[in-house]
Amino acid sequence: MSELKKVKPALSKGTRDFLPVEVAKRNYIFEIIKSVFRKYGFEEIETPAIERMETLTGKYGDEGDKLLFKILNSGDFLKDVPKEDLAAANSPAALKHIAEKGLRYDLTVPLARYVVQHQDSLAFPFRRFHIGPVWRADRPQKGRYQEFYQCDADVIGSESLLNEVELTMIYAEVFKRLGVDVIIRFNHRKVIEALIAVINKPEFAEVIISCIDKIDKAPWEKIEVELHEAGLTKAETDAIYSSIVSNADNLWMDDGIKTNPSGEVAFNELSTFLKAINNSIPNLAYDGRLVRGLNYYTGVIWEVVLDKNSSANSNITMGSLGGGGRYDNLTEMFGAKNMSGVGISFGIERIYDVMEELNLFPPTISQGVQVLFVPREKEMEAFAFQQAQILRNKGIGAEVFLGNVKKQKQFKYLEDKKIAYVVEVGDNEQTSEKFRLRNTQTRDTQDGLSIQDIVAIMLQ
RNA sequence: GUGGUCUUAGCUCAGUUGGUUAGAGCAGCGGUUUGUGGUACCGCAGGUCGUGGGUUCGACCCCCAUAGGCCACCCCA
Repeated sequence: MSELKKVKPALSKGTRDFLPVEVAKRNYIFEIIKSVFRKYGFEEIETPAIERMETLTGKYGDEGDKLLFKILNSGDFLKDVPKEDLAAANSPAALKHIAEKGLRYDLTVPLARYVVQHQDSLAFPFRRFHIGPVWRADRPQKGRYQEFYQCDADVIGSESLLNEVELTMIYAEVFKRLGVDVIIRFNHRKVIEALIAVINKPEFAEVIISCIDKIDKAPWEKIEVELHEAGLTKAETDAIYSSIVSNADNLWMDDGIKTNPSGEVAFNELSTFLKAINNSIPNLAYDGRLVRGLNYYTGVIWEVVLDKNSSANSNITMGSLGGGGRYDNLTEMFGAKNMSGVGISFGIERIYDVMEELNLFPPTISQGVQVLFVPREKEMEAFAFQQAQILRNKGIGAEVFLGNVKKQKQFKYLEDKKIAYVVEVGDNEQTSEKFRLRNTQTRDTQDGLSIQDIVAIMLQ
């Protein structure tokens, strides 16, 4: 042991440890989300952190492939690399020989693989939710990590728009229960398709979508420049501006778009969607500027943002707290027939930050026990332990402080762990079996209690 | 991937134009006091100043490289 080199304790870039109190708060969020998911019939699944590179590559574009974490093959990993690739230091060509596995980049591609692979044992329409870490070799920033959690719910194999309605209701209920005031923005991807068709520039679809996605963050003048540089004329950018930027709240009533075949589909679907919701969700708002950057969406799309009109949120800037949409081609990449899917995602890292900022976590969130017994001397530990055991047998969380008997240490422990009650055990207590119960917060004390009295008080 | 900025004890930070043994608070450890307490006081320990080079008689301080944090892009959650 003494020969082990001592190293500074440090985390790998872009990763975090969680303190007990942080885990408790994260679990609080997870539990609320899970309970709502379950109420709507979604079942939890798990998939491995590790997937075959074959499964992962080519699904996220060139940028995405670069951000995949690769796992070096075991053993002599250079053995199978062609000599010419090694000699030329051709990393991309050598990659498939040295890394057959990688860490999952999101939960959606694993879902597609999962659904195709387990078609025979799943009940369709398949409603699942999945909460777990994913990994991206991105450059870290505040709120952006190399390891972070995603929290998704999807319905696979049903085209009914009532799925969209239910998912919207899930969003509304979760954020209401968390106490975060949000606006659920929605749009339809075919509105954008119609717009692109109207200005007749299908080859620019990607850049147009990407630019509309930036409207919230950058001034229109800057976006216009980017569109011009991509090759669009002034007339075309003007058309985009008049339809989308200046008319975002009722774009879907725009005649040009509405009479286009794609626009007509969007209009009909959104009408059905809104009719089913029947004004039951007050914080739902149409926004024609919403497109979602990901290119696999084909139908209704959502994004959840803080409600700027809520006084609580006035001092906070935060990107979207969730997003989702319908996609038609999820399973195609794995050679299965197309199954339509629709899903939502909660940005739990951001939700955590917002709730921390707004002080929305309940004070009772601590996972600590209710009662701490502090032995006055080492000799009383065994007796204190017996008392704690009596509480535990009644289902009451109790702990005996088994460290240093110095009271500074004992009371510091009590405060650090935010334990509600303290009972000191000294000679008097041991002989009389009567205790003083002290409330840590109010410092109220009750004297002469038997252990059964304490049980009764705790169970009130 | 591009650019900017920062890094001194476990944590938060001082540290004079480059000059002898790099400091404080908190946290940790030990002690004194206190039978009803969470206090106060005393002491101890903890640092190759992110890492590796360079300039200099001499570097926490200047230069270069590199790692990590943060910020703005790209992209995204």
